[in-house]
Amino acid sequence: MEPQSTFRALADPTRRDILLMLRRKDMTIAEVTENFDMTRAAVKKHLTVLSDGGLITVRVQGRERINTLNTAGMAPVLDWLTFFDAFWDTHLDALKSAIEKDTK
Amino acid sequence: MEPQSTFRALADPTRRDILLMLRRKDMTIAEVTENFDMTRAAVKKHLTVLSDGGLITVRVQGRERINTLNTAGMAPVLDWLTFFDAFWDTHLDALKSAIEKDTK
DNA sequence: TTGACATAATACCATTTGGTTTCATATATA
DNA sequence: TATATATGAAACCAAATGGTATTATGTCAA
Repeated sequence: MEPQSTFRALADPTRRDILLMLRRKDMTIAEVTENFDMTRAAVKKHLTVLSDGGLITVRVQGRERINTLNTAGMAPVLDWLTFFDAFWDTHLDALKSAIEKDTK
Repeated sequence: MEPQSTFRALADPTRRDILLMLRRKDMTIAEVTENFDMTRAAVKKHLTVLSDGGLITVRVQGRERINTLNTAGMAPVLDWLTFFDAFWDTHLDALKSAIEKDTK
């Protein structure tokens, strides 16, 4: 996963809100849409960008698409921060380990 | 500083490259421009976005504008990550302390 | 003072982005 | 089977974005 798609996915406030919602539970497109004042089509586009950025995964269940948060998708951003300043290395390494453990 | 301007500033690859360059030394607009295949005006726009995002500061020195990396500008992003998953709290708190210490 | 230099400011342009509407398709369910 | 539900897909639109070129302004230096 190249970092650009992840940075881009995080740059929109609606998409960050979606990620926060998905922390609590997996949601269909319709469920996510209930929380916003926009059409299902618009929400679907945001979910596609989040998926491209590796921040969510989608599984098909009958006629529904269930969107799940992918915590590990944050890794590219953290990798960049690590490269950005070597001083943070030890701290960020600990953080990345925590994420990996969390998603197992 | 609201997080949106910082997330937005980080979303462009050219701007992230500029931040990496500024790690090594402060630079004028002309100096930054030397490293890219685009006009000074375009680079200036990127620097404005970075400044709006709190990621750089600019000081005037004669006819030059010297751009300096502001490490502490990453804080809003880290704050959001903290809020995103409470599980990371201890790790992120350590990281944020490190940044604050680094910028004193 | 007169250029040369570093930047500011503005107008302009093509592409991307975030949104809509409309129509098609697949799956539950009465 | 017939109908309602959940989503996919495509065309379209206005605004934002990343870039250019041009012109103006302030500062250094011969």
